[in-house]
Amino acid sequence: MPKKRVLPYILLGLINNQTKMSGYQISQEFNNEIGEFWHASHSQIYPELQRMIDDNWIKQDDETTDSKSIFYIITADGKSTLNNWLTEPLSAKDDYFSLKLYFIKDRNNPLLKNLLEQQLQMTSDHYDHLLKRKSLLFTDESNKEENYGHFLILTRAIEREQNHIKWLKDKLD
Amino acid sequence: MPKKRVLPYILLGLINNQTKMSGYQISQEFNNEIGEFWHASHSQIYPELQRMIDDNWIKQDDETTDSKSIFYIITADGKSTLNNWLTEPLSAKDDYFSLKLYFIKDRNNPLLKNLLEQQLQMTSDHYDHLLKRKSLLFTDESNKEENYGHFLILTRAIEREQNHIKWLKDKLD
DNA sequence: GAGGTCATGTAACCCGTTACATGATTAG
DNA sequence: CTAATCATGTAACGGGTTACATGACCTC
Repeated sequence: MPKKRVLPYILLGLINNQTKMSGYQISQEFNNEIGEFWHASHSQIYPELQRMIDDNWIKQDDETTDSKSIFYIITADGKSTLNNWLTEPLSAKDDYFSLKLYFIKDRNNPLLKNLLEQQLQMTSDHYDHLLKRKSLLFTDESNKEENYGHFLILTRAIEREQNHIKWLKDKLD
Repeated sequence: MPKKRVLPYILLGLINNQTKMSGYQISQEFNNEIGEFWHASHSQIYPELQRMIDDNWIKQDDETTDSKSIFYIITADGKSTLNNWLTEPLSAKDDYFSLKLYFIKDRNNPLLKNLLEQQLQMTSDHYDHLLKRKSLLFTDESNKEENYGHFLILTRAIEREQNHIKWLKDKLD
């Protein structure tokens, strides 16, 4: 099966977050926090918006046709499509945790806790895996000295996951 | 200018780390720690190895032609090519820090300190940027409540960078 | 009025993926 | 003996990038 496209969901999420957005605004958004986790250039965005119009996920905002920008708003179809995507379980590869989180506006949205718990599970599993790798590869000093770079990124990865777990647990309260 | 290819450097680095490697072994390597930061499928690896032979960066290891695998070893040209790449300054986009670190075997390689310092600089800058974003976007409680997901990933990003800085400073001793 | 940003669009290209293929060896 | 893994290779496809292009508006 071909890899699932995520760009449309991201555009849906962005438009939904801001109520209405133009293609240009969307492309600018990738310079902000969302840009930490995803990027799309304008040459992708404009054709994608057209396709989403065709699919009836978004529509042009008629109230602002005077402006030089074209604004889009999400439709009911679009809202449910976005929600379906947000509800899909996270997968270990292609990590959409932060991306999905970004599209949850309401603190009390049950999806929030759901996402945090899923991510905690995955991060914990990965953390355990890394610990096993470390004890497997770096038993004595010599292994460490002879592949110091490898040793460093492994210990770094472990600390990173540890810190992530701590954060996730903290936020789950 | 077209985006610079990194796959050949990664293959060089992997072969250099292990002295000699087969295409299959390389593809398996991406299941390990290096897979945290890069992936390549075998359909990329085999043609790339051929190109690297043509460029005289690697050569077939004649001593193990009996085996069913084809082993490659790095040439003098390849070593200097790899070293040139490792010496290139890091760029903020396409972050090759961990990747390059992985290819430094010797603890006393001066490149190590160099990389850590560069990364510390970049991470600190980014950290400052995120703090500014936070104070810009989330001045009062209401902003935070109305875009809670955004708030969460921003605070998460800040803590992540903070943790990274701590680690980098720690290792720089 | 010249240069920069706003704003949208199309076209060519490339990297990486999935799929297609083949043969040898190993394990149950 | 059949299925899985080892091992290498080619081909088609697609998503994302850079480059090409155009016009409006704004600022110095």
